[in-house]
Amino acid sequence: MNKRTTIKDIAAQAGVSTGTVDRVIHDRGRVSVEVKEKVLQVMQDLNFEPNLIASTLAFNRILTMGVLMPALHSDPYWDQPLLGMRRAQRAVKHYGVVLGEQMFDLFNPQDFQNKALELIAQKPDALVFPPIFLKESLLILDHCAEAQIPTILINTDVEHPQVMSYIGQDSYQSGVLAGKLLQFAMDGPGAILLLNLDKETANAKHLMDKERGLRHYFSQNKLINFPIHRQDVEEFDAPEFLKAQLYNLFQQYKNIKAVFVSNSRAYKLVEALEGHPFDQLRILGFDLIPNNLKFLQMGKVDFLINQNANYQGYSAIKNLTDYFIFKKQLPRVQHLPLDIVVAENAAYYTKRELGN
Amino acid sequence: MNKRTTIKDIAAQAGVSTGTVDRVIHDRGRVSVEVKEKVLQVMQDLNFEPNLIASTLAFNRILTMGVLMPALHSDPYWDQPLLGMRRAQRAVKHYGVVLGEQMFDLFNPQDFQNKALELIAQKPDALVFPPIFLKESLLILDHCAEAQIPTILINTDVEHPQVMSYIGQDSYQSGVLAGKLLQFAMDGPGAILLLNLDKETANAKHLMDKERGLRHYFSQNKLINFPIHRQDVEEFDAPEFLKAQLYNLFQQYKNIKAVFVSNSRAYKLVEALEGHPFDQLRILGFDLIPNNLKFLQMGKVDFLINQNANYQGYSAIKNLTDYFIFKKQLPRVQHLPLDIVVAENAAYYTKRELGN
DNA sequence: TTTGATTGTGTGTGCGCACACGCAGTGAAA
DNA sequence: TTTCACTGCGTGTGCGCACACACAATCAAA
Repeated sequence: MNKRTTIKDIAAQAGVSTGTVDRVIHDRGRVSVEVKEKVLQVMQDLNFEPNLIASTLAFNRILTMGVLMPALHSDPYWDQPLLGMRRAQRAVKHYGVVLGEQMFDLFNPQDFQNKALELIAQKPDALVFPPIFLKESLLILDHCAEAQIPTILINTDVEHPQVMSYIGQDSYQSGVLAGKLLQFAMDGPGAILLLNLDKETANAKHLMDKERGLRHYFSQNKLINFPIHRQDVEEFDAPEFLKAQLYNLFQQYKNIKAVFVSNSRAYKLVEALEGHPFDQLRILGFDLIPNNLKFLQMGKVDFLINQNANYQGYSAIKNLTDYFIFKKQLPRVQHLPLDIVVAENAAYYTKRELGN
Repeated sequence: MNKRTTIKDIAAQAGVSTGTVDRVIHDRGRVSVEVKEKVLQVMQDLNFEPNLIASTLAFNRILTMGVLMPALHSDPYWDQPLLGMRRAQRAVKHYGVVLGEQMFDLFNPQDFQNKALELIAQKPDALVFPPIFLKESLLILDHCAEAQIPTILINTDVEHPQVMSYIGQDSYQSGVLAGKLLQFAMDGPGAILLLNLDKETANAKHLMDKERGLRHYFSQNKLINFPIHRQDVEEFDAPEFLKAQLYNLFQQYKNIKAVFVSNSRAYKLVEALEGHPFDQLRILGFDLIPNNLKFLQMGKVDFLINQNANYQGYSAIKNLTDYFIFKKQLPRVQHLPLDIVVAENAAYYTKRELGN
């Protein structure tokens, strides 16, 4: 095997020293124009690719990636991206990548902001977070811009010049996909209940996008006998209350044949319906969290759309490593696959998604 | 940040030289028992993890991974694993990984064997291939055992002591999954046509596994009004012949409502039915090859099950790198996800699967 | 003209590890 | 006793690159 060309080869061929080649490569200046041209030419000719192994070894620097996430174990969904990030860190620790983690209270915008500023004060080389609270997130991004910290968003996208890359689902398209699946599952026309089990639903852009997608599917395909009734429930943690709400709805709209739960809380719906005769109800939810999977296997939930929460986190750290170590440019938007999960193919995704 | 412990630290702490530490780490002998114990103890205490970057740099060796695949462009399915391997090679080339490719004629067992032996004669550090021809594959594996070449199989598994790892689909389960999806799509009972568009179907274990899985789904769930009629067609490349066969079948079994095409050739079925009134026919096939995707978008194919052909190849090379560079143990069997692909979520998989 | 700052280039060291080599000590065979 | 193989250990070099430093040349300001 013909060994790879090194900066030494370049130097010899160009009639200069390796120091000069180094200066050209890193554009450190202090090189005459003619020599620079010459060196670049030789690099082209010899098809030079720097040895990244040697490079990182010599660089000998620790890359701290700031990570701002909801506190572990406060919500089954939000554990996954963080675990994914830690998994990625283990995979790339040889490059000197470490995580600087800050946890915040999932329901406290002020805490979110405070922890973010603490994190930025530590001057990490990059920052990753889900912009759960829009207003505060924009402020944080301003701070990042000032401190020159490249930032990756996960789960929800936000328009801001400082955002280097967004990694997450395409909410709108996941709604469209849900429409298709529900139609398949429903055996003919009927009403669909769109259930938002979340707080401040009105401010949650991704939930609205999903709704638009769902409605689009049926209108686009001229499926007129599939009315969609939307209901927001903020007290989703109160089973009795939720149950009462649901019974009202089923009274009001007699022909509801399916429920679309717009986030990872489909299991709350199933729990609220426990022991009652809604066997004919088709249920579609999101995300492979343990309770959802349980009901999927029991046949109480028909479909789960996997938003790859774990992989979102994994991907964020991997991408930053590529950016810093391998000098790769990152795409502004990286939509992850919307995996359709049924009982028969759940095992594979579970293994991947819950992969410690 | 407290820097990582190095062999120098170990040496100092144990009161020996780095050379001795090195000998202990690599078990090269020439170390007294007491010193060895001492060094191991210190390594434990200081929680030593070798710097793999420095290690690979100093190791300075080229790892050649022998790759035996069907000739490029002889079949759209078989291009994908090879492209995946090349993609992986690009990702890990910094570790000195190169591919030694050998192509064989997809329909010629003798050529398969010859090319394999050529490849082995070049003494690669590892070998990857799909055991398309069983008898010849066993022979090749014997040769690998003799030459001490660790081997990874993709696409189809074979029992042989020399097989280090199998990466591919779970054929049986993909049949089960297909049953579920067809039932969803069918709007009530009806017959299913199981179509094997392949040569030597009887020897293809994975096709038989799929059939077993499909039948299992319906019997398991006590769905008795879903008879399954199987038909093998070897001359799948002759559209007129295929069409005639199909018309016969539809005559014979009036109530066929869905077709299960057991491999990547669903598009051949659609082409044969072109322009004829089978709009009500539900079709499920495998793999994201361009023609299948085209018909999926047109609504002529309802489901594709993605067997992640590209990722199979990618994964094989990545795994071998992990094995050689990072000293990871590989699991004997790695089943990849069975992605359910419909028109509404195809884009993401296409991007990933056809990823050059 | 002298001084100082700036530019252009080469040399040297170190990143952490792998591996070759050297050298003293030991014990057995000649 | 000499020879020699072998054991147990230390030293030195190189992998390819990043970066600090040295030093001569140049040019402008005093």
